[in-house]
Amino acid sequence: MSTERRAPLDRARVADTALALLNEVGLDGLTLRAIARELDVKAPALYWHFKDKQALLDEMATAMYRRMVADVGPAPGGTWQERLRATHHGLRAALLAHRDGARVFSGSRFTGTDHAVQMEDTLRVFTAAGFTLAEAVRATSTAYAYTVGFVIEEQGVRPLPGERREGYDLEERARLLADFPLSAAAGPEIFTDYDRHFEEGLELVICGIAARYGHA
Amino acid sequence: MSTERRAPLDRARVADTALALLNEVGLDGLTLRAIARELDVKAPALYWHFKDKQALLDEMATAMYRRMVADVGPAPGGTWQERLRATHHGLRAALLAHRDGARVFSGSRFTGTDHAVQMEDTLRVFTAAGFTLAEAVRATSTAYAYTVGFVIEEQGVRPLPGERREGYDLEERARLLADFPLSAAAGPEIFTDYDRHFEEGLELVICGIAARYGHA
DNA sequence: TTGACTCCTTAACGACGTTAAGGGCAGGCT
DNA sequence: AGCCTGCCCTTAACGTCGTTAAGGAGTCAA
Repeated sequence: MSTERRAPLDRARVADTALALLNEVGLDGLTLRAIARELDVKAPALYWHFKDKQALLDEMATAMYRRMVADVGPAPGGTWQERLRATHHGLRAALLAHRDGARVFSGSRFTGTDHAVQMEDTLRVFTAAGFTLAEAVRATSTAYAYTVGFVIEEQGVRPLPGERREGYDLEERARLLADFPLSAAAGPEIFTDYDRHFEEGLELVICGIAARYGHA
Repeated sequence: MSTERRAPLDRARVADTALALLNEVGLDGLTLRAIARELDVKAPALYWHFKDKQALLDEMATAMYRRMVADVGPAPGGTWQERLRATHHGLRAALLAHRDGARVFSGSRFTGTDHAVQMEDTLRVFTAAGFTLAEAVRATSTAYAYTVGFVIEEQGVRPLPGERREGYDLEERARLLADFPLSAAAGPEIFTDYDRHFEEGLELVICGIAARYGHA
C-alpha cells in the first residue's frame, strides 16, 4: 500500500489545473467540485487557498497573463508599432488558448503586481517614441479594448480553434437576411478567417494612433 | 375581492422586467425566481415563453439593441464618420444603461433579424462613401469590438454610472505600483473620465479607418 | 507530552436552473 | 348544455451548485 502523501496544493497548481479543465468543460462546467476532483481533493479544500471562486478565477486570469508575457518577452529595441503588434498577438493567443478564455479574463482582476512589469515596458516604449503618457495610455487601452472585445466575439462563435458553435450556419444566415443584401453578403467577412480579420483591425487601430498622435 | 386576472405574459414584457431588475441585483442576482416574483408569477411559468434562461438573456440583449436603434435613429445623410460616432455612442449608452449590460450583451445573440435593419443602413453609408464591402465590415467590426471591450472594462470598475466597485482605489494602486512609475502615474488616465476616454479611443479607430482605407 | 499550525474531510445549508404533472379557464364544436 | 382543445400557469420535486461549520490527521517546536 502506498503511504505517499500528495504534495500540498498551492494557488498556482490549482489555477493551472483549473485552466486545463476549462478547455474540456467550458466556463459553465467549471465547478469547484470538478476542479477538486481533478486535484484529488474535495471541494472545500479549495477554500483553504482561495477565499471564493472569484479569487480562483482571478488567479487563472493572472496565470494566463503570465503565460502571455513569457511568450512575448520583454520590450526589445523595436518601434511602438512592433511592440503593440507583438503584445496583442500574444494576448489574443493567450485568450484563445482556453475555451471561454476571454470571458474568464475580462471578468477577473490580476492578483499581485506582476502585470505591471509588462505595462511599464510598453509605456516606456511609447513615451520614448515621443508620446505623452496620456497618449500612450489612450493608445494601449484602445488596442486592449479592441483585442478583448474581438476575442469575446470570436469565442462566442468558435469556442476553440477548429470547433464551431451551433446556430452559426452561414447559409441559413444568408437566407434569413435575404431582405438585407449587404448584411447577408457580409456573413463570410464576419464569421470566417478570424486570424486575418483580427490583424486587420489591429492595423486599423495602429494606423489611427499614428495618424492622430503623429509619431510615425 | 378583485377577480381581475393578470394579463398573460409575453416575451417582451418578461425581458423588460428582467432588464429593470438587472439594475438592482446585477447579473449574478438575476435569477429566474426573482424575475418571476417581479412579474407576479412562479419561476416555471417563464419556461412557457423561453426554452431556457439563455433564451431570456438573448431577448434582453435584443431589447437593449432595439432601444439603442430607437435612440440613434436611421442613417441620416451624414458622413461615415458621423454615422460611426452616432451608433457607437448609442451602443455604449445602451450597454451602460444596465448594470452588467456589456456582459449580458456580449454573451447573447439577437433573436430575429431586427438588428439587420441598422446593419444594412450602416453598410450602405460606408459603401456609398467608397468603401468595399470587406473594408466596411472591417471598419464597423473593429469599432464594435472596441466599444464592447471598452464597456466591459468600464463596467468592471464602475457597475453603474456614479457607483464604483471596491478594490479600485487609485491611491492604493499608486502605492502598490511604486516600483513602476509610468504605470503608477497612468492610473488616473485609466480609471477616470470614461466618457472622454471612450470618445478618444473611438476617434483613434475612426482615424485609422480613414488613414488606412483612404476615404476621408 | 503538549500545543499550535497547516491542510484537508465530512456533513450540511440554502439557492439555483430545470422538468414533470396537472389544473383552471377560454373558445369553438356537437 | 356539454365537451374538447389549447393556452398559461402552479405545485412539487430533482440534482447540482457555491459556501460554511466543525473537526481530524499530520508536522514541528517547546
